[in-house]
Amino acid sequence: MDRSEDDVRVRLRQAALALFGERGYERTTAAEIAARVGVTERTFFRHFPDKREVLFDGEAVLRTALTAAIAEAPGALGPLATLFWSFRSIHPLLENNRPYSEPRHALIARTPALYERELAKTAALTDALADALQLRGVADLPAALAARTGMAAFVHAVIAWLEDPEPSLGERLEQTFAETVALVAEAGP
Amino acid sequence: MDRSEDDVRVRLRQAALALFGERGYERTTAAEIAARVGVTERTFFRHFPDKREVLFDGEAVLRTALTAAIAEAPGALGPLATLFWSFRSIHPLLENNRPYSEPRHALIARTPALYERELAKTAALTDALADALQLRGVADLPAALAARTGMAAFVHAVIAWLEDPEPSLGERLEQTFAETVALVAEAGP
DNA sequence: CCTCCTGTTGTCAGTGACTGACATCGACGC
DNA sequence: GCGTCGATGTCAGTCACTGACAACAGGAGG
Repeated sequence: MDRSEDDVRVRLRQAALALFGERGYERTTAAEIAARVGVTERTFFRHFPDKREVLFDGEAVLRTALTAAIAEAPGALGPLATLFWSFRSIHPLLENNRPYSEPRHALIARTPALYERELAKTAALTDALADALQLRGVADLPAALAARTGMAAFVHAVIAWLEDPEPSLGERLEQTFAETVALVAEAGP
Repeated sequence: MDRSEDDVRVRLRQAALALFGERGYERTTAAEIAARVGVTERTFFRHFPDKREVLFDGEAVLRTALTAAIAEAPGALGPLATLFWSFRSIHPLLENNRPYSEPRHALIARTPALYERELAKTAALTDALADALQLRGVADLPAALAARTGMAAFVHAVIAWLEDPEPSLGERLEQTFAETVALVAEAGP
């Protein structure tokens, strides 16, 4: 209906983020988001399977970047070292994205329904990491365990960085990796 | 309406589990669950804030057991060792619960909406573990990281055991802890 | 230029998860 | 017997989603 049909999807995403920021997620309806873009509620749900998903469109980017990094990691590295290497290699991507991801994180953190969805995306990403490790020859269960352990560290670092940019993400990652190693070493014997 | 008002809540939970098992989660309505127990849909939603929650009533038990165990763990243990000790100490509780938790897990695993809620519960549990560690004097961020890392191992072991009882949960836990230590040691230097 | 095809959108009706407001009813203390 | 309180029923309403069908645009082929 409006000019520039270029990408209704993109405009829906922007409108949703704006409205969620203004009134909060719960108090904005899908119809309102659609109206701001000049389309129908029905059209909204043709572009996104549900109202939450409008905020999680970029997830695929991170997944492909990470699985690609895992595939390209030096062959000598073990499973967890591979993951650490991959997290390091994509951190510029996240740093550049901060202007978008930081307010988004604040919104998600204060909205239970969105937080649940975020956890689901993280779980899916964890599975993707495990699959990527298997492609490198790591066995089934060890790959899953390594993926879980690696993601624990990665998420810890990213969240700490989103809530306080003080140490850069790169530093946060290094420190978290080191801390993980120390933590587990002390629990070993 | 029916005899034995003893605990509508318990009967709702049982009816829900039965119906979900028969028809699947998506194709059973809250009204049907309520009807089977002889109450109104409205009553269902007075006992459970939403339809998913009916399956996650026992979560508090696990949380209290684990936080109590953390408080009682030997003082000399470091953060992660404390968690491992606590997981070990409650594994009989889970073993006894298997007849209930195994079909429940199967249902959750094949129902995205329920899987999301399970992840949220696990995240809440992780936070509780972090808090319990802080009560032992562990600092803020290290406690959070240890909780995430420990939960990664714990969840890995429990899920593997739920999907195949072959090695007992106790054995799964020991093996997972050892595997985690090995995994991280190799990624350290 | 007409036509057919395909992809995107609008329209409409319907289901089901929840919520607030208010009435009811039985147990219980007094 | 009476007032109170907690659990429940009733009813109306909102909102997330879905299926079915019509409308309409632009592009391909004649």
